[in-house]
Amino acid sequence: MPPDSSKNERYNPRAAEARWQKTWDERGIYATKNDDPRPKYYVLEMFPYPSGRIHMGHVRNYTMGDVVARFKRAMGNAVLHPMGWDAFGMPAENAAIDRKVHPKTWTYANIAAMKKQLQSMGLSLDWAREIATCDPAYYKHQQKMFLDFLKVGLVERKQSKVNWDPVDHTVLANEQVIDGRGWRSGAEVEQRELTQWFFKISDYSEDLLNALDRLDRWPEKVRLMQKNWIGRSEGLALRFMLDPDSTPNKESELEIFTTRPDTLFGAKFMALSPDHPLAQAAALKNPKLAEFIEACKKMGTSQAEIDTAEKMGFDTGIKAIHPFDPNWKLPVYVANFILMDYGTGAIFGCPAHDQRDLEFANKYGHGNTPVVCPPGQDPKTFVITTTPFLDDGRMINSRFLDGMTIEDAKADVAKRLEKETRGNRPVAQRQVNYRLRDWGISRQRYWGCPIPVIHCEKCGVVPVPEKNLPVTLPDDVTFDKPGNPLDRHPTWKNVKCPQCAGPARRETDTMDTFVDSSWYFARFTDPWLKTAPTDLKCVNEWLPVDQYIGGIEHAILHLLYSRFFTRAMHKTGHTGMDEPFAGLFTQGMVVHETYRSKSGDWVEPANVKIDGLGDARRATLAATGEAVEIGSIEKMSKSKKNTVDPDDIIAAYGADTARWFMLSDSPPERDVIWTEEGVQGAWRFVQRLWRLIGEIAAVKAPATRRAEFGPQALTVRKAAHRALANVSEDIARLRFNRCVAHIYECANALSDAIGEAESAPSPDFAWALREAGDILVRLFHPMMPHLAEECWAALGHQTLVATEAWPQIEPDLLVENTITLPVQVNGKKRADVTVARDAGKADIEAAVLALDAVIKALDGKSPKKVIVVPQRIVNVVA
RNA sequence: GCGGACGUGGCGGAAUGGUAGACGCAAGGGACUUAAAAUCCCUUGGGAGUAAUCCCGUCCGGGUUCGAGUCCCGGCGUCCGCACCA
Repeated sequence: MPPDSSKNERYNPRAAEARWQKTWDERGIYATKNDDPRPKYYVLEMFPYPSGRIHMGHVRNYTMGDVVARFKRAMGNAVLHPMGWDAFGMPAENAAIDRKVHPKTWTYANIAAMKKQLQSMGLSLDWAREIATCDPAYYKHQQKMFLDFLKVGLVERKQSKVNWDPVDHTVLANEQVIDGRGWRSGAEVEQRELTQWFFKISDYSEDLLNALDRLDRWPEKVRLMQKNWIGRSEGLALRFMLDPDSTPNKESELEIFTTRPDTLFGAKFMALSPDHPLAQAAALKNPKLAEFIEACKKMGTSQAEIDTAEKMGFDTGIKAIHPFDPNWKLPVYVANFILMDYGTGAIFGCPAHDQRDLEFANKYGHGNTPVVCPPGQDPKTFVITTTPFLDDGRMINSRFLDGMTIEDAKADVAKRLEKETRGNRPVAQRQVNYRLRDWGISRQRYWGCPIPVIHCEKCGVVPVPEKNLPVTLPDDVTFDKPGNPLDRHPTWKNVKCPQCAGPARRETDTMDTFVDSSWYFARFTDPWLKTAPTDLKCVNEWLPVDQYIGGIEHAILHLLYSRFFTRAMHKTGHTGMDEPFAGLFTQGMVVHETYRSKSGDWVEPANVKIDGLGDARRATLAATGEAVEIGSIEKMSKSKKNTVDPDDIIAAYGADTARWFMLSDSPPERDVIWTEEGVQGAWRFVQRLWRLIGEIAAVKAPATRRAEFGPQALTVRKAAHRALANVSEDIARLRFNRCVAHIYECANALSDAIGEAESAPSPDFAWALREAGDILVRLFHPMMPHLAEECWAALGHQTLVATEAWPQIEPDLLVENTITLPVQVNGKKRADVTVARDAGKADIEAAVLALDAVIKALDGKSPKKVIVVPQRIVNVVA
């Protein structure tokens, strides 16, 4: 039912919200000064991509951040709560292609529209610090930092394999390759080697991993995901001798990496990556091998293909010699499952103790020899067929290792081979490897930050001189042809070499947009500074972000890149710390039921009418009555049309109702199901609070605090202060659903108290009611700021509640003189006992044993012992 | 396959090892009203009983404990993340 705000007695959010937003804005109360002496608090929500409209996920995210910001402000902090735009990216270019609108025009129009929407939410943001990453005033500094990183060796240029779309002339991310074809063009994707720019994030693998332990205000889940992503493994780099007569160019050795040197005596074969130099060399002399390698390259990198791909190998004829036995020769294969960019791109295979090696050996008839025996198993009868043994045990079939534990065997092998040298180098070295790969930032696209380098035929790669920054994007570009518009621009890339003044070419690749979002939090601390990315004093005062809030989908890339970037900024003097985010909170998604018509089309919730309950729930098209199938509950998405537009909700119910509902019920880290009933409930509560405060405001209360309070007054005061204590704790711990429950409880208690009051309440009771009203309004202000201002004014205050301090708790009110404890007999609750708060155990025990219910439950038995847990419970054991 | 999280009424969910189901939603009954909306009051885990009260109950099976939704062991189920990483 659409709310009707026309009646006078009802709260009218449409009028009130606009009015208060204007007042806040005029008084500039959310602007943050960098010289504010109060303790700092930096709360930040992940900034949005300007897609054109905000969605409910934004509403949830920004509401949570706003609650924290308003609470911390009331607690006396200088709060930094800024907003900006992650404004570069592909959708703008797609819009340019599809709708013939310039990416810049499209992006800035979207920013304007979304800013208006965000402002209608009543967020306490410092808009003076607004930044957009597509603004040259922003990306100029990013280019400067790129050059600084280049200087200190954190940037490099190297070849890397990419998915190349031959029709669109672009590089595709793995998720843009669908069944081996480009997602837009449908053309078969090729693997290509391109020279690309990389940030050397792998320089920090160890540090990024170790520092995770200190991020104690991050979700365990995210830390674990990053840990796995970095993927540290300890092992041995080991050089196998090759039989030179079997190798294409008389190569004498092959280096492999293994985490299981203990299983060396179970080795059955060696395997190379198809990209391994030795494999490439062998292929030149063996057309069949070349064919096999070609086939491996066609294999996609997409998940589905990797999952279904069969392990395949090709015997090169090369023989490797076992490091502990010159007479033991192992066949060397090229295998499709060996990655060139991990370890050395070569392994030895021990089928008995590795799933993959076992499959491979079984397929190519190499059998297996178990070398680790499970505890309690007779080595003579221990056989492996299709399941490798991966757990701990004792070494067998391994000559001098027999009887050792895995750990000891690993150490022993390492020790022996480290001592042995060949060509002045040890045969083996202990080594740590990481899964984490360097961050490729080159993108062959227009709408991104230009990489500030120039390619000169004579001088090679030349950085753009700092005085020439920013390298700005040209506006006159076309999108009528595939490929990078910068590359085919008639003049932009033609420049003189800054070193030799000879003809040179500008780099036409732009940066990955993850670069833009890897330092925006630092820029917010002084977005006005023209001469440098950051003011060191400023950035060190504000960072790290005390509370960062955003979606779990950024658990790895964005958060890891930002951690790297902050370190790189530290190294180049742009920050004084390594970790950007001290506290992280990952919120759940906003989900909604899906609906499908008979013809299979998705139907928007706004067009669906629901009748019945439970299993009898039926949905029909509101317009025609046609039956609609109710589908699963899923993340709101345009493709499934199960979205609810925040604009519509705010227009109908106001921002406070939307904010309140987003915080109710579901714990913030879990998904929240958007329901019409839930919004209705929030709306009713907004109106109820307004009536309640109206009733309190109508009470004639004395201006000064009473010396004594009667029972009615005490009840009200206790309810208010208990709510205050609870809400304070739960906001600080981001348990917003519990805050909501406590505010309901407080409102219920005040309603009851007023209901019981006589027509003219006593002065002490009246004073207590006004006090409770003042507290209640300040408690719900972080969640519903507009309603809170309206109520605050109704209670006769001249100030803004948004600038009021958080109420003071009177701890005495939280302590009762008598206390009621549950009484159990043999663990079952049988009675309650009311005793003085400070009653001793003996007194409580005596009181309990005298209770009729206890005597009855004991049924003549004498109690063996009585457990008294102070302030908690009594248990009589018979 | 590996790693993680979770499993509580009709629903979303509360519950430092200490009264299971706070708070909200939905539902049923009632009041007000010519009527509706709005609002207010009552009931609402299951079972027995007129009632006081009692019994059962947090996915299943064990265990630890005076006491277990919570801790431990073994299952089942759901969700999420990662994955030819040597």
